[in-house]
Amino acid sequence: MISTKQPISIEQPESTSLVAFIRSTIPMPHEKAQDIAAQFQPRILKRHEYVLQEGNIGKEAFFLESGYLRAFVNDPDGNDVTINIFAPNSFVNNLVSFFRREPSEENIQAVTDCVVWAISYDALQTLFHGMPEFREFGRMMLIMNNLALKDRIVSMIRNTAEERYAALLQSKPDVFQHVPLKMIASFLGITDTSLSRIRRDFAQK
Amino acid sequence: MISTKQPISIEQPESTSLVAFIRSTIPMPHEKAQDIAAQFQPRILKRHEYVLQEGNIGKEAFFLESGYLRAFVNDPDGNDVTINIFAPNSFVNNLVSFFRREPSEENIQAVTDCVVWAISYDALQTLFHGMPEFREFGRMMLIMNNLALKDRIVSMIRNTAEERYAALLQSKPDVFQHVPLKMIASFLGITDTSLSRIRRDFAQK
DNA sequence: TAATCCACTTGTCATTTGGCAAGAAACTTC
DNA sequence: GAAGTTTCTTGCCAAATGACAAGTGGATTA
Repeated sequence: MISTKQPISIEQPESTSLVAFIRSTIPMPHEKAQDIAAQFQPRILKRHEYVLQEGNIGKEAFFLESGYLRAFVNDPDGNDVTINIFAPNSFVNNLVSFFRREPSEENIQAVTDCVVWAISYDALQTLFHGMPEFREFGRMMLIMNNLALKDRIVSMIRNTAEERYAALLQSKPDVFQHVPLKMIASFLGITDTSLSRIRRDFAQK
Repeated sequence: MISTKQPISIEQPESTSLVAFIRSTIPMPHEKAQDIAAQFQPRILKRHEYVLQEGNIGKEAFFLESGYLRAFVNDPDGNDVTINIFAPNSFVNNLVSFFRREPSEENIQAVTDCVVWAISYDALQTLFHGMPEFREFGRMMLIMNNLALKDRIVSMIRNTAEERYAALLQSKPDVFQHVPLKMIASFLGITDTSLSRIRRDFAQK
């Protein structure tokens, strides 16, 4: 029997990939992870749609279920610099802007149509205060991000552009099927021209 | 009269620069910051001394009061790659190893004699659990680190070596008086040879 | 279907950077 | 204080990368 005081139970969609992602980040009971995932709302992004524009403060954080996003900044010469490419099963956010509540210097935009799960800043704060596991999850996001950035810096210092290309090709081959090479080149720290030559030479080996 | 049950009150040294650092990171009453700072122990590091060696798990976190440290990794060719240079008034730590309790891939070593304030992992956990302000402080350390790493990546992608040199010279001129150019070159992502030429050309302008 | 736009490639040439080796100067160590 | 080590500089040349311009092909649109 349905209570008249409660809203009618709405079928709440749920992302199994988000639950799996949460549990792989911080081990916790399945139900706990489901409670967390239930705070996320599904959304479809069209290609070229922004989830964050520079100058704004991030209102939501996202889990990317399918599709590709990129983060980029505009440099003084009018070129844009791709600073990150997000593949499915990633947590997408400008953590600095989001947690410090300050205007973002970067943009985050859908490269392809995407399915994401969004959580508002307020809902996230509620989770932070009420659920220690989630606090850990947030901290782990920051730490993993840190690790990834540091690895990238080491790679920029000590590897050639070709080595960085080969590494990306191995770790995320799917990216090359969905993200324009121009953006990948920028992400790797080279021009699209150089990437094109690297690909040619690389294929001959 | 001195109690026989309590340890004799020992004069606890205190770092005013640490207190100032904490309060500039997270605004809080002076006394609160002093309570936090009181958990840190002063230590003198001799040049070349390690505070973290690869393969080990960080046991302590540090606030650097005076002197210079660097973080570096060894690459397969036997060269070392400087991934960070710490100047006075910095928080020094491999956050990833420290918070995840996993072996560090990087080394942290004194470049000059240093005065640091150390806090053990256990003391830090106690602070985390007992003092919400400190939880914020820890999170802010991660966020600021994130920001710095991202800025560096953008700089590696879009600036020339000479521009990166000029930026460092302006933001941290003191580093050039205390840290060997070889390490600075590695930090900037170039060889010491190239840095030497950049400095020569730069001086002529 | 024609026009347009965009992504990608290629050619040419200049610039930047690296690899290697040698030498000067400063610092360590015995 | 002599010998050895490290740091920094410089010369020479090769390799990597960028800037600019042109061209191809595919996708989109009118």
